[in-house]
Amino acid sequence: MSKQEGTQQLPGYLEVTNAVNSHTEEQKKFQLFFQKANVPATQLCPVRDIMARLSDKWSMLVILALGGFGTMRFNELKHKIGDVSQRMLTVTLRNLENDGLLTRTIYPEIPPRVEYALTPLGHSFKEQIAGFANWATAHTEEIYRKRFSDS
Amino acid sequence: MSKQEGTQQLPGYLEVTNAVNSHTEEQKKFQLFFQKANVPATQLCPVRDIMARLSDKWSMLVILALGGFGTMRFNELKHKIGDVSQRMLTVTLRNLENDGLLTRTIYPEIPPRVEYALTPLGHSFKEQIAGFANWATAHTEEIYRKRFSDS
DNA sequence: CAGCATCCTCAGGGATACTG
DNA sequence: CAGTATCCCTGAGGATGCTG
Repeated sequence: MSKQEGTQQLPGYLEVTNAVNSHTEEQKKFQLFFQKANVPATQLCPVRDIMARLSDKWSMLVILALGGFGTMRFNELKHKIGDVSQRMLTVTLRNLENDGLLTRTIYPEIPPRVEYALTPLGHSFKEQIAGFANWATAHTEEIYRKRFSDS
Repeated sequence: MSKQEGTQQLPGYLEVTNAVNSHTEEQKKFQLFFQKANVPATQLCPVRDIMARLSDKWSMLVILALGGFGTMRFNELKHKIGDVSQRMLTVTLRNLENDGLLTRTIYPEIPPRVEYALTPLGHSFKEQIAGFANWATAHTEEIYRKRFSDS
């Protein structure tokens, strides 16, 4: 609020947006993250992009399933994840494959057999989800209590 | 593939789904996560639920912005996050407030002033995003190379 | 078995206009 | 300033049927 060095005449209503001279190192870190994540949406943005991939309902389940039970076939996955449509499972698996998070191995037999397994990249991603799942379960009660106590 | 102790006659095409006797502790952990995350979608599920919250485009940006720049007013946020519609910013802020991730303070002045700030819960959530953003930036090249080298 | 193709629905989210 | 209220449109995603 008070005047700071390096801050020129402020236009009045517009605030210190040029303040790269942040308070703490902590904050600086997040300013950087913010900048990385805050792109015009026309270009590709790793953070938003990869976030979106992981974030989606089915990707997470697939990664956790393969992480917990190892290599699985298409229908095994489908049965494990009860309420996924076959279409979405296919789409999800293709995306994860394209990003190198899992491998798709086809055995030319009859009937056909296709096995899915996490790559090293997939395993490291799995750990991120674990961190997240831990946070979520740890704070579930706190969040839900707040959420459902509102008018 | 070879026979394991504790494994009864397999029905042939159906595989060892009853194998709660997992190989490693590592795997057990993820089997648990999977079970927690894999709910019929009719009930509420902390993991999916909170995942969805973080996952969405604007929540992440808002958290990062407030984390990096501290308390902000509505239009400050709006200008920081270039391409968010005013509607979605409102919705996002309300959701985050309802979950206790940020506070909304109204100053009864004219013109009105409303300030948003992270709660302790919000700050801890911010750290999760940081972990994620770190992972994403660290593996961006690897992922993009794979993704764009495909047919 | 492991999918692809098609159709169809509905909710996320943008644009615009109005208000305390 | 900080929203609310409407309208509208796109695309995520389910259901169904067909194939190598």
